[in-house]
Amino acid sequence: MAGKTRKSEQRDRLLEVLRQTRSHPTAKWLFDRVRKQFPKLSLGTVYRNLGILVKQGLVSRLDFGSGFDRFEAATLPHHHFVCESCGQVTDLDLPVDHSLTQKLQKATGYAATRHEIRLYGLCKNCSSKG
Amino acid sequence: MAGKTRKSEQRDRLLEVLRQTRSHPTAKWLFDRVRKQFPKLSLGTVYRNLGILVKQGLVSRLDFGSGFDRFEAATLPHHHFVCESCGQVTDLDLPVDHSLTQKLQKATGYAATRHEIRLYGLCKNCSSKG
DNA sequence: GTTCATGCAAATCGTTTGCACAATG
DNA sequence: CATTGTGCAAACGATTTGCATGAAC
Repeated sequence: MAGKTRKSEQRDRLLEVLRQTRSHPTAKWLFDRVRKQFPKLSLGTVYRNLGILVKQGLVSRLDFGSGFDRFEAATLPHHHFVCESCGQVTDLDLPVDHSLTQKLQKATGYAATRHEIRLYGLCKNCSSKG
Repeated sequence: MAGKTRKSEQRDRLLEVLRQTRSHPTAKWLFDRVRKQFPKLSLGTVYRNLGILVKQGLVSRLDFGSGFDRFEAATLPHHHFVCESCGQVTDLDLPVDHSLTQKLQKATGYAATRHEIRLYGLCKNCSSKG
């Protein structure tokens, strides 16, 4: 039942690609990217491996409602900027104030373990297009 | 092309129900609820009307990745607590510091118009279940 | 050899859309 | 009457899953 996890070239490559990008890619983007090395790769395999990596804590599944999941290699906690026009997500180069979680916890009464700040607006590309 | 919006009993009722609940319901939940008054109501109508209400600014579409959209009647900006076990979303009774948007904007260089803080943890119900 | 991972295709599920008819203005 | 809204069912798209085969251990 426990299910041991075995080595997989595809999963290794998936994690590697995810660690090399900062664009919070979708499963489809990763599929197209990794497929270059594994021409027979299937989307099912990508999803299955992403699930495993998430369960292992090596990858985070992000949800910014554009209809599909986004993924990022687990790193230090950080905040995000979300473009309301194109949906692009960017990491904010902004320190995370961990004590804020405690403060919010006390102020609200909820047993929180972490918090995330999301900034919404238009990215440079979209705002230049009017 | 512009398309005028006409009166619709279904849409009125949808908004009314949405204004009476604080649970950030899904389209299906609203469908089941409103269906009691309109037995022939269809999910398509619910989605279409939710889209109209969102476009009118009367309703917000929320995205907390549990696979489906959630909706809430537009109110003053506020923050959310998200249970990482059951996915329940609760409004935080916490003032929104609007100047923080400006500060974040300056600190990050992004043209932000608003921000949202999300607290993550376990709700009382889930934490009591271990 | 036993069990997990893969590729493929079919299935699932939330959401969207085409169409004929009813309701609005 | 001109156009929008509705119900119904089919279509859609992201994700999941069943199955036979291949890889890991």
